Amino acid sequence: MDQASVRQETARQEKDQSWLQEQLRIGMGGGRFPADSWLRQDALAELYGVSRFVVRGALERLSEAEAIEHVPHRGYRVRRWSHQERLELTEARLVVELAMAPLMMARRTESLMEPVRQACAQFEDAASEGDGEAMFLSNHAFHRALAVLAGNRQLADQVNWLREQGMRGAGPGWPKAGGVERSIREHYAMVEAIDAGDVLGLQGVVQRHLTAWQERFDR
Amino acid sequence: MDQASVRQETARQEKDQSWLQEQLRIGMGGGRFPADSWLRQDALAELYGVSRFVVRGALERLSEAEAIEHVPHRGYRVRRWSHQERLELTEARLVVELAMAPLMMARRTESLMEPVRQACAQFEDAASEGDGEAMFLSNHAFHRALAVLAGNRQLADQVNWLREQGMRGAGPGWPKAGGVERSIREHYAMVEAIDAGDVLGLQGVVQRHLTAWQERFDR
DNA sequence: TCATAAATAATTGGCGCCAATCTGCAAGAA
DNA sequence: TTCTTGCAGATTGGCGCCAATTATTTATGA
Repeated sequence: MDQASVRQETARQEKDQSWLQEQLRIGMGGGRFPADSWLRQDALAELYGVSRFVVRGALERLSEAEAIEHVPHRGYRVRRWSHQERLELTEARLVVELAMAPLMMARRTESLMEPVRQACAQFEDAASEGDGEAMFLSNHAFHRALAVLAGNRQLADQVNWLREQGMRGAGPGWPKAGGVERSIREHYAMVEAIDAGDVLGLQGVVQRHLTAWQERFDR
Repeated sequence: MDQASVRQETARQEKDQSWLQEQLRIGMGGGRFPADSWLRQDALAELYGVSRFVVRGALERLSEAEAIEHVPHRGYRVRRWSHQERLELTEARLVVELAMAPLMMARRTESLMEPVRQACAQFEDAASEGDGEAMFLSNHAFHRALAVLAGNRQLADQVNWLREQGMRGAGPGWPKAGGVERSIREHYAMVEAIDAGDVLGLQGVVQRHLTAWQERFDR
């Protein structure tokens, strides 16, 4: 049984609304639901084996989180970000993440660094196997664990939200242009900077990481 | 016909879900629904003259936005923030708003300043009349208009969300201790700093504004 | 052939119903 | 008296149904 099946089996233990919400987020991040595609309620209900009522609730919540948009009497569709909006997302991430760097350095503990190192290695493994969905998950796990270091749940939530928004629809385009190797190297560079207590170094890596990401969309 | 009735009449034109959501937000901010109070579906449906279905949708979305919390088979209740969480909210606002100051200064235009000045005066009027709900609305309008100056919708949304969270349950406690006069003065000080192009001055006022607010909860 | 209009199919929106669950109260035993 | 247990009332959770709206296809006329 491969990783994907295990994940699915574990998750199937409770097929409630929040579970479906997470599945839809993964599906959007992994490329199963591309930007501008319509999310039909019946189709999702059948695909995930839940009732349409549950689907409606999940879609409603996702639209509140601005992950998808709602058009009355038309349905819900995956949101497409304009170039301007992507620039704003990147700028916002830059603002928040650079400000978090000194907090992370001041409040980090070894027990908090554990999941960071783990997710860092998992991302590398997923990349070597070319599993897009696993890359999506482990990449988020890495950045999420990193955000925890700052010891401020509000800031962590903000930056997590910004990242999820900005990475939408990046699934199919990620593996190309050798961007993955660069991401892996930069992840390790972040860990090293934190271990060394180098605030400026961490900020530099973060800035390059985000800038490189943004430039993917300029081409 | 007073202001409140006018607002109500205008809003009643369409009693849909998003309308109810806004009413509930206002109700929570203005003190109608205090922290820890349960929001019963039937009661809200009757109070606002909508069906329970609409109420459910609005509650679901509000809980996604973390304005309220959902306890299965118990219901939805207004979220109470712990002291630690308030500190984190203030710290997060400080981080984002201080970083936005130079952006606001660089991108401000006179047409964008118009609503800022207007809301600033409206807040003063509402305070002089002691109308808590109007103060809540105009204060938010002021800060919202201010956030628009930075020319980044993502950052504006983030800081608006943080402010709304942090000000929950502040309605009844606001008018006391002369905090209102201080808020009015600081609002005008922000406008003046922006007009003068004084970034450091703006950041200073913002910092004092937030610190004073946080200290209200320490006593 | 093309444009327009009517009819049909597909999808979403809203509501009422009933089961599942929790709270509060009352009755009984130690 | 005090704790436990069972019962009644109230509230929420989930689902099926049908109306409202939109998209698609078909029919009609110039």
